[in-house]
Amino acid sequence: MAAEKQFAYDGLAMAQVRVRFAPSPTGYLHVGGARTALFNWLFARQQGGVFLLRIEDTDADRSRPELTEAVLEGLRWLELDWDEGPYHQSERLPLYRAVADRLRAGGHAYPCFCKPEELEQRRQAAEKTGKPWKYDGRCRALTEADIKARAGQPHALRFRVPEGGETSFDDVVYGQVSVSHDEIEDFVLLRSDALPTYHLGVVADDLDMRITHVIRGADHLSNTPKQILLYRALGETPPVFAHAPLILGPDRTRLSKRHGATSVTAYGEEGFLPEAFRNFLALLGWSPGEDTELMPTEELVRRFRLENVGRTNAVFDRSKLEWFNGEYLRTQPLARLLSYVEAELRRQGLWRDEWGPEASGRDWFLRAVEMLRPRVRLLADFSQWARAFFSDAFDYDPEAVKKFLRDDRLVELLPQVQEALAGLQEWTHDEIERAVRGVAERAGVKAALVINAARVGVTGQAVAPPLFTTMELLGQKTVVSRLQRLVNQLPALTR
RNA sequence: GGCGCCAUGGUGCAACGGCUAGCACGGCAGUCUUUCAAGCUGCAGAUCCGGGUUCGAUUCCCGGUGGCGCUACCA
Repeated sequence: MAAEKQFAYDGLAMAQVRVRFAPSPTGYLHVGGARTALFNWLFARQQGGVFLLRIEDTDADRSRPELTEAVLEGLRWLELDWDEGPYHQSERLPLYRAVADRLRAGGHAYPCFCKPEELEQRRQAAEKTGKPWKYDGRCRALTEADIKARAGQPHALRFRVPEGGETSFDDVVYGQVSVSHDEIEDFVLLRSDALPTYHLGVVADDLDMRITHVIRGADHLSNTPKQILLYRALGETPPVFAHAPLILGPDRTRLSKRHGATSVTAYGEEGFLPEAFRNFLALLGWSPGEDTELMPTEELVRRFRLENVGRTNAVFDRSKLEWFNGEYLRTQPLARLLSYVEAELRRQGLWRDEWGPEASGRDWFLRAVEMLRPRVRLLADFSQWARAFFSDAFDYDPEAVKKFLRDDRLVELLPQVQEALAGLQEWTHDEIERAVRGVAERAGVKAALVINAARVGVTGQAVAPPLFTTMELLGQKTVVSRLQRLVNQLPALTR
């Protein structure tokens, strides 16, 4: 917090916090980006600050609008709303050129006429001799006359890194980080097509947008000194930096397609709740400092501290994410959960209007969801595992068949169960139980035998909510006809 | 290769230099039950290695090892 106070902007005693999420449009919002966005968002919301979005699309082939749209979609799914933007760097080119001019005027930048191919050659030559390559500064010493003479020739603009010494900064997460100037080459600011490179773009924009805190992935840690150098050369005060550790796949390498779902939107499609996802993501690299883990978003906002962000890379553990999701599925206010379930059923074409808010079957729908939710981990479970609750068109799970339908006695027993249930005058839990258990008793078999078999017949699954409650909910007609169906198919199923 | 950063059970996180290193996920076992992926109970499992500093290091320092990142006219 001390660090937060020492930077005042535009003469304000206490500047308003302004943070940004600045993805390059890759066509999707991946988990790492999502976590960065979340940290920025949490911090902004907590500080009453501004969270803005900036698209870093100075690279020509990244400026296709649909690539950006996919990133925005990910943010929307995560429900991370932004206050400004999205700004597009591709639309702010004059700013970068102006900043480049300032640098050039101050003697901090110089034109470089080396051709990329030549550089590549010199680099390879150097590497062959085992020497670490760094731009050799060939154009550094060009005089104004040299430059004038070559005017019109294609050239890049390079930053003049001070000779000797080092640059260090105080990262909120990583502490003091220093890099010797010997390690930093005269990097390119403007490419020969006059488009800015990343370093010039971020610094110019963060300055122009009055960003107070740069919260981003640790992959930018090593590059930060270059940016500090730029701030200094411009005579500007750098923002506060806070780098968050990287998120890795289960094999401890960078998260990629290999590791399954790479876009957060894909997690949405799989049936994860945004709030559960946020909770899980927040705990990847951050901890409230004690053992609490389940925290609704408001609490995350309240407790988030940049100084409690850790420094070690974290592995994305899907099974824990699933646990979080199950936890939220179970504890979510029912009304809210219903709309998620409705969306899921609609996606799968299982939705019926009679279950709608004011409709006649609403109460039934509510009971079904309430009954199902203790054993669900993904929204998709409602349409897959629990499909039989919402549709007559379901298959018998082969495992369930193997486990509960093998017994020969069922050929005799199931028709009896069906008959007993068909004859019931009152369709209540207790009456159903009496009827089913009665069949087992008269046959001298354990009740579990018929119960388990009937469960498969009625739900298609080995696992489902308690059978008699399930039957009561589904209704006599449905249950009886499903048992009839099972009786018919039994020989074929168990053959 | 050079530079930077990091290092607590399989995974995510805790532990003013001081109890038998805590919690959660996962695993295993038991229990409840009509099924369990729900509940409850229990068990196994970690301070990377080596030196220092200290009465005492998970914690501080140095070295090693390992991992990750950066090293582009990508971002």
